[in-house]
Amino acid sequence: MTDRPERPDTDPQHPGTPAGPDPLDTALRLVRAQTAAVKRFDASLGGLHGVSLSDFTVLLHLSQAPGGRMRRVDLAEALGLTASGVTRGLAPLERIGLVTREAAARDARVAYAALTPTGRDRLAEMLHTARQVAADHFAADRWSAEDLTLLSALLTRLGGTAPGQGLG
Amino acid sequence: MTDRPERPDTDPQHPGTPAGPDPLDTALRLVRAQTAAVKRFDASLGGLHGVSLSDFTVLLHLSQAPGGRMRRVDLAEALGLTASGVTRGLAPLERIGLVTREAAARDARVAYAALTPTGRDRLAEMLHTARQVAADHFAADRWSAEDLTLLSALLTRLGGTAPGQGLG
DNA sequence: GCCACCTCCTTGACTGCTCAAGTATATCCC
DNA sequence: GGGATATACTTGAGCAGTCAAGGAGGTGGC
Repeated sequence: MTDRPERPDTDPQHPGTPAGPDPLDTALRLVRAQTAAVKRFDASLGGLHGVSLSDFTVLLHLSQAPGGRMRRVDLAEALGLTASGVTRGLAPLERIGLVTREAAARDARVAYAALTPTGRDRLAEMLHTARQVAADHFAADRWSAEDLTLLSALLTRLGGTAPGQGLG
Repeated sequence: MTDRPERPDTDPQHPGTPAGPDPLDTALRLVRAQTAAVKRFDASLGGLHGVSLSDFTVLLHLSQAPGGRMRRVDLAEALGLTASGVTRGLAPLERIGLVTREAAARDARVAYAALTPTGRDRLAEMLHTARQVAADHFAADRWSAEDLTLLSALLTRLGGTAPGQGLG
């Protein structure tokens, strides 16, 4: 970034004429867009199933892992959280019986987080809701399949790792 | 979402073959991408200037408003926060002298949040840092101007309102 | 076998937001 | 002018995450 080509129309010292694509502006829009999206998911998932979007994301990741379980440290990595964030986030899900704690046979340090049968059932219902919210958010009359594919690709490039693949 | 055209390859009831663009997957990528971006901004802005990205965004919005000041309720609207979020977020900025509270002449209920001269100076420095972070995040070797314009447009369509225009 | 070091996980203290409730002021209608 | 209602803002309680510190268990060198 030290010697990137200076385009005259995005000169920081020259307010009022943002003719080119401004990376900072784009980043701020990203923040805004996510906030709005999260609110919608939280509202629907919370209202219908009593969970937040991040609860849902936890369950989704577990469901995609082999055996429906993951080491907590790997879950943290997958979710983009810290280990302590996972500990705190998992606690209520364990309390309501969607997830259990399982010890590892070969290493007493690790505790798996495992989806319970109830958890799997509830997740299926949540997934239905979440798909509807997402479909609604990217309403077909405003978003073509091409737009969506494009956005997804751009976000993937931006975001580092994927939210899990397959999603089925 | 009730009668959108059903594309067979994204049928929610048909797991395992996500051949089309999946809105839910895209939404989750959005969340991931934002989290990563926010962390980067927070790290740089915090390290160099002692403020968070949301502090910076507050200052930026104020600087773009006529007279460098806004009613707190309008600031909340612009930031996508609640009124109480603004109250809490502004408090530390007032403490360190970047923002002051100003009473409104015609309506004793409203309190403006106004950028101080110091605030404006410090913001200019932060803006420099923020632009670098953004430019770095959208590194030129991976992001063409077209990609950036496209992403910005897609996010704008998604996010409802803009983060402020002009950005200078 | 033991000591140093590393990994996995939890906990306490904090931040930054939320909602619900409360206060103060303005406005409308009679 | 005076009550009902609406608006602007603050405050208390709570939730979701962070970091820093610490406990418990595994691993490698000698």
